[in-house]
Amino acid sequence: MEVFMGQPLTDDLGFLLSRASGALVRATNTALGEHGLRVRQYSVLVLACEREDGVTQREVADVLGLDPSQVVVLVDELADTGRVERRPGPDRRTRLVVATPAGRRVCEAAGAAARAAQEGPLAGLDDGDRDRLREVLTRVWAASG
Amino acid sequence: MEVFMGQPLTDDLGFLLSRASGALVRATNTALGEHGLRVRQYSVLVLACEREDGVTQREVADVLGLDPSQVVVLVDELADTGRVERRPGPDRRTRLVVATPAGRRVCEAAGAAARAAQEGPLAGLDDGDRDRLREVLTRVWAASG
DNA sequence: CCTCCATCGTTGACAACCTCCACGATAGCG
DNA sequence: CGCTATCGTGGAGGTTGTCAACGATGGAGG
Repeated sequence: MEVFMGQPLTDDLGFLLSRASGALVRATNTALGEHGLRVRQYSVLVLACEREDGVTQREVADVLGLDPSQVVVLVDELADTGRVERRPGPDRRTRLVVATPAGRRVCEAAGAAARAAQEGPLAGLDDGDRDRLREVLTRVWAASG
Repeated sequence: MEVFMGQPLTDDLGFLLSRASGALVRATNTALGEHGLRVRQYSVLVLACEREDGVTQREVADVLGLDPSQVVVLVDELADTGRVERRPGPDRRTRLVVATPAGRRVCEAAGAAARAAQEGPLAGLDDGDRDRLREVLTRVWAASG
């Protein structure tokens, strides 16, 4: 009598996380497409916009959880379209990624589109749900460094 | 005076979701590697184990949020290693994916390894947190169909 | 019965993404 | 000075996501 004893897939937080994440990314990606961006590029751009004096690519990699070599390509693409520029940093090994005025405008517009697109999947969550979710996900990230 | 007005990246649920999801998937993947599986394959295998009489590939695609063409490859790999077999279904268009006894054993072992690996990232969450998280993520998925 | 349309699995192509390794340039320490 | 670490960069190889097409089958309606 061999019945299934394991944890059902829909109880697996890893699975639920990646499925929900996938849904959000898909929605966001189609919204960002109209602004010539994908989620990855958008994330880098936002990071560059947040810090008036630029971010090092290492920081970007750490915050986003990406391999540094990926960041190179993302910054290249953003720089090629004039949304960001690389400037020398105090440490001559690092190069600071700084958003251009055009980049900031794109970031605002794309951000609005992205937030609107996410309202579909997130429709069922009230402000309390969202705050709790943010807090929990931040803890998960902190515990996986 | 152009300061940054947008939503900080760390408040974006889509971003937090995909970052946390990435961390979980990475941890799970390295744990599953010792059992010759990746998360995708493991998910399909669990699904096949959950249903005694098999799953159609369409169901797999729907539950996992994948393109049907991806499911073909995943089932191929699981079948090649004898963990699953394809059986004809009542509807002659569909083919039922059924776990073999060997597949069930692997599923149990791999599942234990996966759950253990996830305890790293999820360490900070108590049972209440996890239940709420499951519930919220399920709602997100439901709202994005 | 036959036609038209939907569904399921499958294949192939292509873009995006992740992971790892190696390199040159620079920094910092002893 | 020499040793080691860090930052950005490039490249290889494998995995995943997306899309379009196809054959086979099923189902509804004339």
